Amino acid sequence: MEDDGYQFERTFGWLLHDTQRLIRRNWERGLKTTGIGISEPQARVLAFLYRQEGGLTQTQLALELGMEKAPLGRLLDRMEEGALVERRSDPADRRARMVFITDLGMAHLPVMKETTRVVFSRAFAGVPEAKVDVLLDVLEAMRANLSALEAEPAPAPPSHATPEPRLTAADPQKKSTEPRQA
Amino acid sequence: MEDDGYQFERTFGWLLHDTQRLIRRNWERGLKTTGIGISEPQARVLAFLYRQEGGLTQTQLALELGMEKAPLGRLLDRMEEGALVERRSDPADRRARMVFITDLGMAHLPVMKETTRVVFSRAFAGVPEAKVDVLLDVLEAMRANLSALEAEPAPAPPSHATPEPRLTAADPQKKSTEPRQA
DNA sequence: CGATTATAGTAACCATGGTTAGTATAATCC
DNA sequence: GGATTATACTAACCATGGTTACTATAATCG
Repeated sequence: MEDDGYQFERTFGWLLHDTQRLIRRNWERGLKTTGIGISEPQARVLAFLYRQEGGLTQTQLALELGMEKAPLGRLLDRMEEGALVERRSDPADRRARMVFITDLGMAHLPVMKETTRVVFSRAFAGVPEAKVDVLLDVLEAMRANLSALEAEPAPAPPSHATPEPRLTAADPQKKSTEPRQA
Repeated sequence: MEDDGYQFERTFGWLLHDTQRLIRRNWERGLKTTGIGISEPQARVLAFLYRQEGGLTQTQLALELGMEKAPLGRLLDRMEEGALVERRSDPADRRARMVFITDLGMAHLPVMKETTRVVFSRAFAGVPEAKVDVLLDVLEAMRANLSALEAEPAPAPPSHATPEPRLTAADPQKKSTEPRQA
């Protein structure tokens, strides 16, 4: 209701943007004090691979992490240089390169986890637990809604004709009528 | 309590990260259908300058937007190429370059705002308004907490000795020592 | 006044994420 | 079996954001 001017700072996702950036900065700074130089995206890869046990192809990993294959490949390049992960050819498919976490990468996980705990405990200082639960719920709903929209119709009309928001909520059953335009 | 493994996907800010990225993608895609090619960061600059009326120096703008001067300078380079903003030397200080929004930049604001409205209305589909309010409250509290921490002590101890989170901003009453570590 | 310090901005480097195009290999169709 | 299509990955480009170093100018100190 505060459309006095074009004051969409609050809704615009800048709050999300800022919070995410601050979390990342605090986390990476905290981890660095422990002598480990791992970025947040790299940490995500490690955390995912840890629970995988078998190694995945880059395409699978990219899917799981919700990112494109190309950026992931470069991320893995850097991580492989740091001996955090290891890539081995798949004997069954010579195109594929299976990704595994190394012992070194594994060794960093406890410290990473502790850093995460501390950063979030500080970020949520003064916030009742119930509200934190709501935060996570809403973010998950948003993620579901937006993901479902990704392959869908035009997100915004030119200037009028406001389509009502669909109450998708959590229904991954999409039909993808538009094959992503170039 | 599923801390069986190092499953800190949920707390780790990946939810924030994903949601923010999805919002941005949807917003930019929606805006593109209207024929306007403006990125989210550029939109933020425009929205801010719109309400400024007088123009600011890049340093002031960087401060307001919470980013470094160098990235902002490059952002403004691109925006100036697109005639969205204009830089004029400050007669009073030959080091400074005041930034102004152009008429073209101004003309894009209504469409940007409408796109924002649509994207968020879709993102929040099925989410009660009360929960959205909580989301914004918590994010703002997090931002305040983390900002206050930016110039502060070591965010994370090596591996033990867990310092209690300081009850910095927002609500000093709350104790919330263990804000859920899903 | 002149020397030092502070400030405004840029340049150059890095990491991240996106896109598009290309290469190698696999799968499939005829 | 051979040609076509699909897949796994890489390369190369762009935008964003961070850092450090540098230049130009202003402010301040002695």
